[in-house]
Amino acid sequence: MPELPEVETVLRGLKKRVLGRRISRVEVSHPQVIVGSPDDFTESVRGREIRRGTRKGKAIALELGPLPDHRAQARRSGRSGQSGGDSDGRRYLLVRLGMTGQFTVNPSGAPVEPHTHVRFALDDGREEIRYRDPRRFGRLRCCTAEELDEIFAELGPDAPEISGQQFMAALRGRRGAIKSWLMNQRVLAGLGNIYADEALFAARIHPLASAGGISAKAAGRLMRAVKNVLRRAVELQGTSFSDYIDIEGRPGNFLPRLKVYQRTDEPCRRCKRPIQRLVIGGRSSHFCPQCQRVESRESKVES
DNA sequence: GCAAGCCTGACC
DNA sequence: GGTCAGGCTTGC
Repeated sequence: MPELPEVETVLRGLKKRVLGRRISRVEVSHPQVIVGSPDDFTESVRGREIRRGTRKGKAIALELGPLPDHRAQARRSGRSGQSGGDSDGRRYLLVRLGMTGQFTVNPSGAPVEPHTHVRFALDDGREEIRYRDPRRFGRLRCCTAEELDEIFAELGPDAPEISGQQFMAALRGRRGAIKSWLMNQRVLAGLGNIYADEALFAARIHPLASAGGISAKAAGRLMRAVKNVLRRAVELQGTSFSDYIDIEGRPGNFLPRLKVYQRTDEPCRRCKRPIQRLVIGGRSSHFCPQCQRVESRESKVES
């Protein structure tokens, strides 16, 4: 399941392999994974050079340079206006991997795996980027700088970057479960089910604890736990639970480090009591009932 | 039947 | 506006 560490790993791989290369051909074999018209998508992306790669939360944006002169004359009046947004002809290839989305770079002749929905030929066409997604929850779209800004503005701060103040302010007044809060991308971008469960275990907070009700102390622990678990998972190139692989087709190495996720009935690594499973906000949550308690007497974030 | 991210819509 | 349920999707 691609969450921030997996997405970061894919992005790093893409930066290594495709920056500076031109997308010479686009083939969409399953239009459902494209936001908007697949023909528009193909036309907008084809012929552009991949210039930069960025990320916010679980969303990847590849910056595409302007179309070559023969396809569209981008306005060139020197470099006066610096970031003219749309006017300089830049576009962004925005990617959300959803649940089972995979990006790989392959020789064009390599056998095409089932559920490969989009192929981007690079340069002379000897290699291509493939987007594969058995469950088709992922989405690709081509957008302008302005559209990308709007989409990124909907997301909360990228989890590794959030400040203590932002974290506290975002918790204030929230009545729902802390587990759901951690997974709310508008509040904090990057966590999914795996790392939300792991961070709560590390911070010793019960997943059902009310977000706005946790103490300042617990909130501090939680923020540190979130950043820690993400940093370690990035170092190990993510977690491969079912489908996740990186750009070279390699799985992540964080799986053996999981403390609670999908370990229902297995002994807690801290106290040996069995890990429990609970459905919160329609998602399964794994926690240790001994190590993770709803707080009793620490002071609240705000009252 | 369960897993999941993300979007939509219902409800307060 | 927050909060939650439902739907999408397919392999195990």
